[in-house]
Amino acid sequence: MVNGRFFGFMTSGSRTGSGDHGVSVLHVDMDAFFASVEVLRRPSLRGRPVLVGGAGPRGVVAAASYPARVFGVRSAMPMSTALRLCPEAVVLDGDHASYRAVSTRIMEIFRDVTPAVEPLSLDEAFLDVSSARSLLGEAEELAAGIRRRVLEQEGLHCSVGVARTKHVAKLASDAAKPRIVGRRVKPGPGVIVVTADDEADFLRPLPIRAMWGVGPKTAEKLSRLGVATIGDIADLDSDTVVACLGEGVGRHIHALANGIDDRPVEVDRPTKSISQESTFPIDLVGSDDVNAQLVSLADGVASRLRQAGLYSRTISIKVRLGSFETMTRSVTLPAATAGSREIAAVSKEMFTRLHADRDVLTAGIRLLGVAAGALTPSSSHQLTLDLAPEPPVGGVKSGMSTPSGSGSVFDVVDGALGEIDDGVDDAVDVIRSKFGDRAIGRGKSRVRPDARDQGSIETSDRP
DNA sequence: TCTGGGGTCCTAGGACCC
DNA sequence: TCTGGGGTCCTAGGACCC
Ligand SMILES: [Mg+2]
Repeated sequence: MVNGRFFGFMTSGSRTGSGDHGVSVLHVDMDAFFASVEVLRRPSLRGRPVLVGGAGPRGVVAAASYPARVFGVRSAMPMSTALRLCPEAVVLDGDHASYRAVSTRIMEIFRDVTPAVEPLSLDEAFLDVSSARSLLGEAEELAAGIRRRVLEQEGLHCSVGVARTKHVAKLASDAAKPRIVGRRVKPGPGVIVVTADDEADFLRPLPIRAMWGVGPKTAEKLSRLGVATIGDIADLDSDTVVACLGEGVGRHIHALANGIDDRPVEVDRPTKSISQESTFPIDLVGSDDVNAQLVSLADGVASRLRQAGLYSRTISIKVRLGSFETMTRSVTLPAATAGSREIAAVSKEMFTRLHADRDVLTAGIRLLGVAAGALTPSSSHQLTLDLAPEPPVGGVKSGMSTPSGSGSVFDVVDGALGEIDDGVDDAVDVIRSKFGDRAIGRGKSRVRPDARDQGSIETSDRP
């Protein structure tokens, strides 16, 4: 796989500057991650077709074990289709919390190799090993060592691509994976190293659809140009590709096809948005149902914002009709928020306006979503709380003890917790995100007399 | 076949400012 | 006075990824 001759290929230069072969990017990708975790938890499932995903009428496959893939099942496939292909499959709802726990431990294994780890999802990461010494033998050994440790410690298989750039490393890890050949699973090599000299030979024969960033739409447009392989794209001039795909995508795809990819491995990518959405078993037709769902989605988003210590200034809703037509509406607020009541209120307003415009309830609503964008750390915000328009639900009061029992809920003015729906835990959450840890049990706050009428309070305890 | 949920990035037009 | 242009913010939609 890694033999072959380099032929006059443009490269992105010496970003890595390390190792004779310049391979310093690893892409690690767990094999059938969710399904494999489930097999670990229930060993009787080993060797059997396992599908993780929505078991409801509108579910899709999130992950399929290799024995299931033999039947032609793939992820993102509707569960109903998957079960038609493979009726004996075991279908599991999935347990995100446990996948996250496994993921955290796996990422720690990667960080033992290098601190330069960029997680892409729960089961994938890029590693920059240029400072961990990445001579060819060493990079290959690092990759093999990672696979061994992940298997020994977690009992899970992964595939690793090693290359000079993210894009090639990503495609190499794909190529390292087990494959379905006829009716059988053929184990993959597990690690594939593509040296700088071998990049062209590796990339050129691959179908355009294999590229990271080329989906069905882009592939269709390119095939109208008579393009089938990555090599075909590389041979076009960049302007031709741009004319076909637009400036952004066109330049990018043309560069990738020529092995040019300057994107660095980024360790701390800030969160850009937090969202929650839900597809209903039966389309919603009543505005009471819609409002109740929006409140619950807003609540979930708000609580995750607080947990992450973030505020949002732009709230969006997403509405998918029975016809699958999908619309979004968004508002940018005068001030950022993490309050569930405020997010719910603006979400409901946006829906009401949308319904007035488009009569969406008549079509039936298949999905609703609420998203928070334009995020900023809560520490960067003025510490104010909206006063409640009504008494707090759940009876949260100042002086009440915290869930840990270590102290009392801080000295808050009655009514200031009006945005809290869930009782003490949520209250402490809100308080912590707005006032910091010290506010719990020890902090003091007071109502600024001049702010009382504007409905805000301020702590005396600001950092 | 009948299409999840959680994300990222890009485009394009209009408003507004310089 | 007219015209052009660029930058930024906001909104809606779209493509893609796992
Ligand atoms: Mg995977």
